[in-house]
Amino acid sequence: MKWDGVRAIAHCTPAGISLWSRNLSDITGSYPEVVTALTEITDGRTLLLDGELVAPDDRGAPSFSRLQQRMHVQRPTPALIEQVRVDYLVFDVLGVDEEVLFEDSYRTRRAELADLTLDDGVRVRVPPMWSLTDTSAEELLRVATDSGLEGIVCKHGDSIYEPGRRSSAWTKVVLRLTTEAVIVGAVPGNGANAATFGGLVLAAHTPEGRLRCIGGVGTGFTAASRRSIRAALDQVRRETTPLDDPPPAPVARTAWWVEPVFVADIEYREISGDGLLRHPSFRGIRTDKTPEEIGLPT
DNA sequence: TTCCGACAGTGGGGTCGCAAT
DNA sequence: ATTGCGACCCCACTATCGGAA
Repeated sequence: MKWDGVRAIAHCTPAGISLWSRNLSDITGSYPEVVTALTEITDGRTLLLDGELVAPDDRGAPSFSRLQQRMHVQRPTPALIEQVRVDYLVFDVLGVDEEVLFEDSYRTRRAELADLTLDDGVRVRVPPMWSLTDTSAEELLRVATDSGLEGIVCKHGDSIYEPGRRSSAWTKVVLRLTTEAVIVGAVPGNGANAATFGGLVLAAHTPEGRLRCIGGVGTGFTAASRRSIRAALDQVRRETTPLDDPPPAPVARTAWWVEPVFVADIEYREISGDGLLRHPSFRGIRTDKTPEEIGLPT
């Protein structure tokens, strides 16, 4: 299963535990309860672990927005630790004592991980893996959907661990949603996009019929599609925003506006707490829908 | 000759810390 | 005290280039 959190390498030694982010910054200080739990469960063993730090919501599904409240806090208060619980999900072991396991197969490393019995049932857990020979990918994706997870990661059982490399031996399948959105404006672009636009400002109608900003999209375009969209938008420019509710401040500062006549097909991961699209990408312009019938994504 | 992987460049939401206002 | 902005986190995606197939 793919968990929506922060990747973390745990270096466990008799002298102490340290946690490291993807780009090798020391994030130990941000997660004292995880360090405490790892200290107890590793019991002085020297280990190098790979896993994901996650902040489960009330349903137990990892919530990245919750985790963000902890990510940048160097020394969290007990109240914050109580309020935003963080767990460490271990999915790989890269070293035991003096032995480096990079060259061992994933199958071997998982067997080693199971032998270490690191799961304390609370802070540190070793989530189960499934074999695609026993369970179909469709079944696993359904489990991921039902559990509120990001998707699945398929790892080749014979693959070695390749530090710093996005090897094809690990393939993620991310669950994504689609929606339609009304184009209400654009923000200026930089560099190669200076002549067209940076991103499109998107909106949808609330149940009350108010046109509200649901975020922006700045990827998914080709150079040619940027040019043709810019040309189309130039035909329907207007001085004032067509939005009924004020957009986020950075958008309001920089955007230029158009009549709400174009509908975009958008793919995204989820809706953020502020009602904005997270990880949006542009799929195309829809001509079979009118702006009036575009409601908020559910 | 074609294809693939890595990298650079552009864009999104969100949080915190710090400097400017 | 408030605001703006960069640094990190999570990313999606296109364009390009060199080497592998």
